[in-house]
Amino acid sequence: MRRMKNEIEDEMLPNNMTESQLNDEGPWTSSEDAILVDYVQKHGEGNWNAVQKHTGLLRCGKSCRLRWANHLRPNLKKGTFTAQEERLISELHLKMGNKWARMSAHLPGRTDNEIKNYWNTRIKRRQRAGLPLYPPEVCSQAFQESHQSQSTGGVNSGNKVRHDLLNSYEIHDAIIDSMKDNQGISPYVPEPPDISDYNKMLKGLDSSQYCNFASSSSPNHKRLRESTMPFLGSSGMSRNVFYPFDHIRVNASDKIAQSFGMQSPLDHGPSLHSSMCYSHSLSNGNSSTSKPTSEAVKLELPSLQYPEIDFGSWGTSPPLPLLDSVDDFVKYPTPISTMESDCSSPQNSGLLDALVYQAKTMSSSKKHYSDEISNSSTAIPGHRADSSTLNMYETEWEDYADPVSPFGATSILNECPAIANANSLDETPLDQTFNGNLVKLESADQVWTPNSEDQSMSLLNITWPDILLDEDWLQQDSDNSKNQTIRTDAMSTLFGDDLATDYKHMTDVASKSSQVWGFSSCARNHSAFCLSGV
DNA sequence: AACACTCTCAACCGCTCCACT
DNA sequence: CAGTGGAGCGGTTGAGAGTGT
Repeated sequence: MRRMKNEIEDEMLPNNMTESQLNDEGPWTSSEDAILVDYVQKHGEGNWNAVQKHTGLLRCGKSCRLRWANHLRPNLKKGTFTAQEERLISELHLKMGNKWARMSAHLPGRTDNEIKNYWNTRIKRRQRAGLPLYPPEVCSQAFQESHQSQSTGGVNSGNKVRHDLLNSYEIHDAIIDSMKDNQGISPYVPEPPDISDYNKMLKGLDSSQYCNFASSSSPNHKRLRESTMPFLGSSGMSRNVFYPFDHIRVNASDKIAQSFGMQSPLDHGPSLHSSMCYSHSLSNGNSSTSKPTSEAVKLELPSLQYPEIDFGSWGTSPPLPLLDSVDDFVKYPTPISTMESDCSSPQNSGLLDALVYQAKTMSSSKKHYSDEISNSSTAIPGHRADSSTLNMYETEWEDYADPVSPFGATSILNECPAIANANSLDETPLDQTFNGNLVKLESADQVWTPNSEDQSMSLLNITWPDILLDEDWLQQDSDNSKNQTIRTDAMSTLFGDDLATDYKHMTDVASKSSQVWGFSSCARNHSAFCLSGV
């Protein structure tokens, strides 16, 4: 279309003027194209800033490079993407995230811009349709590849834990990229508090205020670039640095959200539910939240959002009643407008909103599904035999899950049995060492795997120094300073002093709160969820 | 036919990385 | 080692086309 317009413009040009004199920006004319092509044929690609000097084109080097790369270079493939290409893009996006240039290297003749545009429009389409992004076969393949890379390393030692994680860096990198990317994916980019606020919040957890912090408001509403975020940003950390820190920085910043698990032990249902929602939301990177203002929202989905994949509903899952669409959701007039400022990470922020929203949903629908449960005395099809409270909530979750909802998607229990299993009160003992400290490792065979689908998920339930999260440990005498020191040292070794300190504080709080179960389960679930790459 | 809305995509913008000095 | 400029990348924008009412 633009080309047609350009051609018309060419014809209308005054005879004594060249297009290059008329256009210093905007659409390229065919004459400009010809000049550029001629230049490249003579001088080759590169040195784009010299184009203007040599040809008189009033285009900057950037513009020339872009024009050449996207439209003029030979062997460019135009037209709609083939099914093969679409699948490849899905696979690549699953692995790489929004690395369009890298993806284009795998698609001869396709430009990064083209792929990007395609993906973005596809996202919007699928979001509107309430469908998952990735075909199940693509996801399964990713799972298998991830598992293979993990299984080659072994899980028998702490060092190997690191080694495994590094081995599977590629795919985990995609997760991180996605999580980073998804800071822009969430309906808005949450505002992380500064560290002092964050510490205040942590301290606040020491008291009963923990349940109120969500409504407190931080005066520092700063929108920071990721690189400036103390927990999400680089913090001097390269992406290529020890990978788990990327998760930990999420975990650490999610301590607030963990407080959602620190509710009354008598209220396990919502706790479970919250923690699941929490983990899911985070791992999606699809931090869900409702922006209180009417600002335009930006929606995007991450790569590797395994939990969002509804294996049985690719292309078929209809929009669900509560969250008909993301658009609807983000317009949801949440009353928790100040929460975002208190969250320590974008992911976290989205999580909190999501949890509160979920709580509201749960509250409002409690009667509904309790009626449902009481009415359905028979087992729910497709649910596990030992249908428990957990399953009750699972059912509820499924009822309200939307594959593309900011909360996440279809039942997290269906999609991630590792998480479901992690909710089990059957805890594994401390049995491994990690950097000289006790480490409790979750092995894949401890994961509930009722069917093949779930097996593929459970395989990803890789190791993690659960000593950092283990409730047994937390439940130990909080006065046992030696144990705490070891723990903090382990944290410090792994993640740095700041996080270790935060961790210690949280464990102190947890110990004092007598609500350890919810906390540690939540934390455990999240860590397992994140580290398993699901 | 007119209008509103959505979709597509080319182009731009801001940023980071890297090589060079 | 710091500064600088070029190249490349990812996100965003805006115009035109398409579609629905």
